[in-house]
Amino acid sequence: MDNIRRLPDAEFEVMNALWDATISPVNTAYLMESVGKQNGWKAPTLISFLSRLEDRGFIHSEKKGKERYYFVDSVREDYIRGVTFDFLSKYHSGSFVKMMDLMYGKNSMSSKELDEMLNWLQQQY
Amino acid sequence: MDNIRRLPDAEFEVMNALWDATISPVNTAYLMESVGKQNGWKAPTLISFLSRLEDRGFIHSEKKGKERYYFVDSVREDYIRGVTFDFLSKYHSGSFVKMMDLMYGKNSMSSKELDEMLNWLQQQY
DNA sequence: AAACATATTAGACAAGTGTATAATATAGAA
DNA sequence: TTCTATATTATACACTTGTCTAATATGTTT
Repeated sequence: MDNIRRLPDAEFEVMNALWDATISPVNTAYLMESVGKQNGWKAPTLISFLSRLEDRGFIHSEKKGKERYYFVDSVREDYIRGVTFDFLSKYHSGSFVKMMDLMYGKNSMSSKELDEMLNWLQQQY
Repeated sequence: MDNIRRLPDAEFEVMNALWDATISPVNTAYLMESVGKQNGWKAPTLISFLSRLEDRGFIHSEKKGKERYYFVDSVREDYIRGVTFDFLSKYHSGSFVKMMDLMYGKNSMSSKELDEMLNWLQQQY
């Protein structure tokens, strides 16, 4: 049923760091700074996630000297679109309206968000 | 970060069968029919999921004779609301508009869905 | 060239998930 | 009461995910 493979949390965090990176390729040290530290990961932990991401085809890497450099081979928007699509069908029969209704049926959305949404909608027409 | 614990797929399917059930409590045989068969599960497989759901506090059960009966202790809407909330913050910075924009930014939503949504929105005001 | 510092690799392990086999309990038939 | 049929329980096992320690490789300094 779930056709898009949702990444495990830790790997998703690493991907986000890669997608956010302003340069490419980036090495392990860079990622250690941008995502490893906050999570309290040891370098091998990070590297292990990276190597799994490589197995999944999200990235590839090259070794230069004693360091390894990582290249992104996937597009964040595509990934998130896929994941969202699956989420929507799994939990809300594929309908945004159903989702919003469940989320905001009784209480209402903040008027700011309502306005934004109305705005968005009007632009879609 | 993920405060609501998302159920594993198989357990979620079982919960859905329980939430969908028209009677309560239901026994294993009933669930075997409504969800086990299609998945090709053997009875112990189903029972194992049920017992994990019980550990998580989603249901409780009572044995009557040689059969066990299951009672639902959780509300589907609450569960889905929680899961959706987390999903939204994890993948779309908590914003519906951002999500819709990502999903339908370029191509547009079907006009049927647009209408539905507009309708929904107007009712929220 | 030897030693050092450091990055990577190999391998391991616990917890969680999907799934089943073998053992046990129990209602009903003989 | 003994036997049979069947539901449940106890276990177990493979894979995935999060995480690490120990081993190895390699650039730099002496």
